[in-house]
This record gives sequence, C-alpha cells and structure tokens, in this order.
Amino acid sequence: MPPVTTRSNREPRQSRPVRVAEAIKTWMMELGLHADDRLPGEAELMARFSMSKGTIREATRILEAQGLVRTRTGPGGGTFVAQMSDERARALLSNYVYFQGLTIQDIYQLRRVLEPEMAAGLAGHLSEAQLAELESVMDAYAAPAQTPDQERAQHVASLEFHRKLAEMSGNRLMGLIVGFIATALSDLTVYRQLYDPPNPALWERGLAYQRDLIDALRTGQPEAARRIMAAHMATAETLMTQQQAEVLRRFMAPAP
Amino acid sequence: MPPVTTRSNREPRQSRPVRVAEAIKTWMMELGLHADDRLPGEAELMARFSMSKGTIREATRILEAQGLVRTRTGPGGGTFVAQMSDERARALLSNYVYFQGLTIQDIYQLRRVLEPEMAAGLAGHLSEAQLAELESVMDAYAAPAQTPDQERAQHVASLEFHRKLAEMSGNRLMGLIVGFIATALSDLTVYRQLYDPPNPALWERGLAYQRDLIDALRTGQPEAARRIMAAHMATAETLMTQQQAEVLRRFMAPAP
DNA sequence: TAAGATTTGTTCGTATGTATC
DNA sequence: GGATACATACGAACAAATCTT
Repeated sequence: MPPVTTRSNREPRQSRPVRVAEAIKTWMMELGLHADDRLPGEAELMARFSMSKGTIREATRILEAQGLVRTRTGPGGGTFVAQMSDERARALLSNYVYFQGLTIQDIYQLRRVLEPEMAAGLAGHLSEAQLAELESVMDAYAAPAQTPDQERAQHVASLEFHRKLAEMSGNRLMGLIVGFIATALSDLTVYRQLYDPPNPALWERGLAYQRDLIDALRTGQPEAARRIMAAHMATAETLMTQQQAEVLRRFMAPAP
Repeated sequence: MPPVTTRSNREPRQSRPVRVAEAIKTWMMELGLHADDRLPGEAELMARFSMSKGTIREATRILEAQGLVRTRTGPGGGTFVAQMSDERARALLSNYVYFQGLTIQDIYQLRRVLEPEMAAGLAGHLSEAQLAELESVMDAYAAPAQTPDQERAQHVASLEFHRKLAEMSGNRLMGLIVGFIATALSDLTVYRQLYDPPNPALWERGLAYQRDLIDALRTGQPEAARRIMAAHMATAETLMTQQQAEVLRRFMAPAP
C-alpha cells in the first residue's frame, strides 16, 4: 500500500522571514494603511510575531526591497508605509524581463500600440510648463549628428522625451510601462553600439514627428497626436530592426 | 556665506543590506549568470563584501524577495540564481499599482489596445492542445447565470480565459501585463460586488465573442482575431463602467 | 552647543535544522 | 544511521542616527 504522504516532496517551504514579511503585508492590507503611516517598532513586532530581532529585520528588509516600506532611525523613527517609486518599479520589472529574452520586435509590438494611445490621452491635458519641458528635451538633439557617438547620445536623449511623456500620463500603469520601455531601450543603446552609421534623413523625419506631436498636444487634437505617434513608432521600428535584431538582455539596472 | 554642504539634507542613504544586495546584483549581472547558477556561500560572501553574516543574510533575503535568487539548505545547497515567476512579477507590480489609484477607465485604456494586439499575434500560433485548454475554460460559463453569485463566478472564470491567453503569448512582457490586468480584475471582482444584476443578453454576446475568437485563432486569421477582441473589450468596458466607476485599489495579493 | 532619549543598524557567538553522502 | 556542509535562527551587546530639550 502507498505510504501516507508526509510533508516531504512538497514545495520547499518558504523561509521564516519571507512568511513574516507576508504576514506583515497582509496585516497592512487589512488595516488599509496609507502612505507614511507608521508600523510598530521592531520590539513590538518581535513580540507580536514571537520572532527574534534578526528575523524581524530580515522581514522588514524584504518589504523595503519591494518598495512597500521605508525605515528611519531616531526618535519618531520606525518603519513607514511607502509608495513605490517609478524607478524602483521599473527596476523590479527589469528583473523579471531579464531572463525572458525579449526581442526588439516584442518591444515594438508594445510601443506601436501603447505610445499612440498614450499620446492621444495626453492631447489638451498638458500645461504650458510641461510642454515647455518637453521642448527643452528636444533641444538636446536639434542639430543633426555628425558622429556615431553623437548619434547614440541623441538617441538616448530622444528616448528621454518618451520617458518624460510617460511621466505626464494620467494613466499611471500605462506611464510605468512606456517609461520602462524607454529606459530599457536607453540602457540597451548605451550598452551596445546600436545605430552605427548616422542617418540624417531618417533622423530629421523623427524630429519632425516629435515637433508635430507637441503641436497636436498643445492644440488638443487627440487623433492627430495618435496618428503622428503611430507613424513615429513605425519609422523607429524600421530603424531599429534594420540596425540590429539583437536580443534584449542585460539591461537590468540596480534599484535606487 | 553659505555653509559647505555636508552629507545632510541628502537622500536618506540606503541601509547597508540594500547596498550589499545591489552590489551582489551588479556582480551577478557582470558575470552574466544564468538561471540555476550557484552563488558563493555565506562565508565567501562575507569575505568578499567584508560584511557580517547577518548583513549578508539580509541582503540575500532582499534578492530572494525580488525573485532573483532562491536558497537551499544542506550540502550542495546555497544560493542560486532564479528566474522570477510570473506570479511574483504580478505581485510586485500590484505593490506598485496599489497606491496609484487606477480607475476602470485606466485599466480599459490598456486592455482596449493590448488584448486585440495580443490576440492578433497569437492567431495561427496555438497548438490544438492549447486551443482545447481555452475551450475547457469556457465550459465553466457556458450556461447563463441565474444569480448574482453565479454571475460573479462566471466573470472570474472568463477573466481566467484572458489570463490563459496571456500565458500563451510569445511576447512575455505583453503576457505579463495582460495577465496582471486579468488577475487584478479578478481580485477586484471577488473583493467587491461588481456586476450586481445578471445581464444574460450582454453575457451571451461576450461568450459569442470568445467562441469566434477561438475560431479565428485556430484558422490563423490575425485581423479577425484583432477585430473580435476589440469588440469584446468595448462591450466589456461598457459593462464595467455602467456598473461601477470604482477606483481600483486594495487588490494587492501576497507574493508566493 | 550639548546632553540625553529613542529607535533602527550591525556584529558576534552559539545553537538548531536540514539535506546529502 | 552517522558525519558533514550548509543555511537558519536566536540573543545579547554595541554602534549610529536623529529628535528633543
């Protein structure tokens, strides 16, 4: 007869700090804590969960690494609920993507549909200050590039334009993803020598797109913004795939 | 005259374990480690980074929480590079979204553009086994719902259809996002009593969409798949916004 | 400026658990 | 079953940061 199933050949049970971290997380959720709310101090948590100081500390480190809390020393210090920064969220996302072996095509399949939609949603909703900020980013690559190095720098700067745009999006999830992609492409560009031969004609076209886009955003024309961004993405994709079909790896950035 | 800027009023410097975790991460990246590669034991890490056991342990815990490594005890045990699970990635994403206060409109702005694109990319690329799996999910809600409870259960099951579809996507980043949204909407549905009055007519329409979609996927018609999914999303959005314009919060799930 | 109180941060020694041989 | 190698956990002491008076 088959033996009674013991607790072996089961999923390797998680370590105690991980379980404690989840308990704290669940507890935070149940209390519906808001950002900057204070959690109990180490001493109280040690008592509440009957764990040693070290274990409690590891648990809070886990939550800190996930961007859920931050800690301060001193009187009035302690552990506080935190709102995850976009930067940390991007870093966490890239940890996931690191092993997934994305291709340029995968990335642009997303950009092609997301960025036009985002641009349309932004039309007429940006302040003059925000538009000016976008224009000042564009200044960095107004003049045509002469060398491959300049070309690369300009490419990174133009991705900054998209990241800024993503930051301004009212849809935070959309902003996160678009911003993540822009960051990833920047890192990739810096890391590898994409865009070897300068191509002034195509570049000028890309620049014109961005200028037209700003105009459509300022005058509040969603459909124009959508159309312009879609065309912009199409040419960018051609440019990218012509140059390199490289697999997108190793752009993982340390979390701040 | 202004005083020399000391190290005050700067960003609160990160705790040592966090910095060590980043150092290890960077070091892993430089070495180009692959999944299941083994990292040095605690003793060696203590020596390499000149840190005590406790600090190294906290750092390891951080990496584990981020899904980058897992540890095993015993001889031949130690710390190993891990590939983050989709589930953990989704949990990390929801930690970010938790405080962002997304609306149903935000969510559907993404679904509207992503899901049709994903469906189109899948047309003709699914095995008969995969198609059968999708159809078996659909069986769970073939009969019209009689009670609000049934309606809710069916809604969750229909979101399972989208999550499965996302899993099958060759574009892992797209799959992650679509899967994340489906999970989030499921949690929201379970948590809150969305969909109060059963609406057989609209429901039947949604079911027909999914049936047509399967057909388009099987016969390899990308544009038909795109069109069907787009229509499906449009009706789903109407249904959702009619019922509730609730802000999307508190669907954070504990990480496995 | 300085002292003291409060809270987290760090280290070390030791003991225990667990998987492999 | 025992030895071994490794992570896991605890407790106590001390260090550092930061606020208040």
